[in-house]
Amino acid sequence: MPEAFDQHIALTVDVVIFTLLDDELKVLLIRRRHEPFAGMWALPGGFVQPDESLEEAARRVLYEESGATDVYLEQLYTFGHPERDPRQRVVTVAYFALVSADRLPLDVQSPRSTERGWWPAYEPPPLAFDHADILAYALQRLRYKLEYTAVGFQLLPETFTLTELQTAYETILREQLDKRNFRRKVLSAGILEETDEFKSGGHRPARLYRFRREATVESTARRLFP
Amino acid sequence: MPEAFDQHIALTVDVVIFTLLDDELKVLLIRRRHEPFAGMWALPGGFVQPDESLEEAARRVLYEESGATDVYLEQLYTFGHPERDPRQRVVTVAYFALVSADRLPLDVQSPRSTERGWWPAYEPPPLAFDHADILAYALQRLRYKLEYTAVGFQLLPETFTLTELQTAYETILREQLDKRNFRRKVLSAGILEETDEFKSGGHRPARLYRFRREATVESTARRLFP
DNA sequence: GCAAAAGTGTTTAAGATACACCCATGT
DNA sequence: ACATGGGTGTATCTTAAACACTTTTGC
Repeated sequence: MPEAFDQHIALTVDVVIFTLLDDELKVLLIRRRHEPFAGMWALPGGFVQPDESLEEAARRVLYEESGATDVYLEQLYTFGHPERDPRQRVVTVAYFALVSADRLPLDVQSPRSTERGWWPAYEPPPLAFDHADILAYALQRLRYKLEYTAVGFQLLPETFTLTELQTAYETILREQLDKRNFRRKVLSAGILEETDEFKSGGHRPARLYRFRREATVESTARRLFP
Repeated sequence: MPEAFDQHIALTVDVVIFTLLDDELKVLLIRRRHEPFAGMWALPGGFVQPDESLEEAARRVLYEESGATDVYLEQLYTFGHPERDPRQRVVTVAYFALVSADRLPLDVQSPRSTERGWWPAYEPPPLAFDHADILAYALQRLRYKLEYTAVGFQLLPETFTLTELQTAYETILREQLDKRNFRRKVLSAGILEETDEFKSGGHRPARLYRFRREATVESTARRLFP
């Protein structure tokens, strides 16, 4: 890192906030009030303040826009094409967050205003800046992580049934999974613990499970080489 | 992304440049001439210029410091702790590069000066700033990628023997691999093509192989869930 | 002819996949 | 009693892992 003065590049964070609502994977979008791209939808974001770390900035934006705290948040990628903002050079560090719907304030779950809303993550409206690229990348990363880690629990409430968990996976991966294989695999992975409670709405009550926090299941990707 | 002016955060790129020399995984380090950390070793880096993308900045640093072009380069992570540079707020986008030794100019392969050198990646000297964290993270990512992609070829010359390839993997992963299993797996993956040439130095000549560029082998990680 | 690295198959174990019926409850 | 989602086991196939000897060349 040579010595020189910086060249006045602005630095922001943008946060792709995912949740499950109505059996669909949703992403939180904010309508832009100012040019450029006024009236278009965009990812929540903000400038990094001088005294906060990048993750602190992302958590701040996450809280300001969704009200959620203590949720899963991961740095995604840094986007820095010189023309990505027509006004000035802006480099953005993108994060993605997974929030279970029950941790969202009610007015965020179903926003009344037309200035903010949960959009189907796979069918977003046209987005400002390069936010469509950022969202596409976040979706790819989410699918990828889902396949080899236990991160899917972050989108469910504290306790959940196995069917709810499976449905969450199916929703995000957009494919059907076999019930018996799913249950066997998720149970033998040792990342869940039974509770004594059952969820009884409608028909046969289903056992509720809880994610075991101590289980670090980064799992075992299949090696390409021996 | 709300409207506001940026707060004068400097933006740099740092590049972790790996190569294989003397059957060891090496990383290129530069000795710092100025405070802070004058005299200590650091990763090559530089400020992002107003008109260049992040990757262009990384390739520029890569070329300036190693002379290498057209090599594997991937964005690693963005480090932005407020105190990581004692002078001012500096956020750095870290990249890592894989360079085969034969693509390095001779004076870079064996630098005469004491201002620059190839250090064992797993036993680096004390590093300036948070560069030890960056290097550790790059090593982790390299090992990880090696296990499920074909990226290891990037560290070898245009053609190579299977033993050379296996040795490269063993060097980076720091574990022994079974010769028969390794060969079967790498050959059945369809990412290599035979050449008609043999490498004959010493004993029985070994067939030379070439990486098939068209083979996109991001491979098939084993799913945690069905 | 011998030292040194190249090259080659098989057996066993583990894990993935495909598949169909009974159970407990609310109405 | 029936409709609905909850819950369970097995057989087969694919893939990973362990393992030792023959071949070809240079000296």
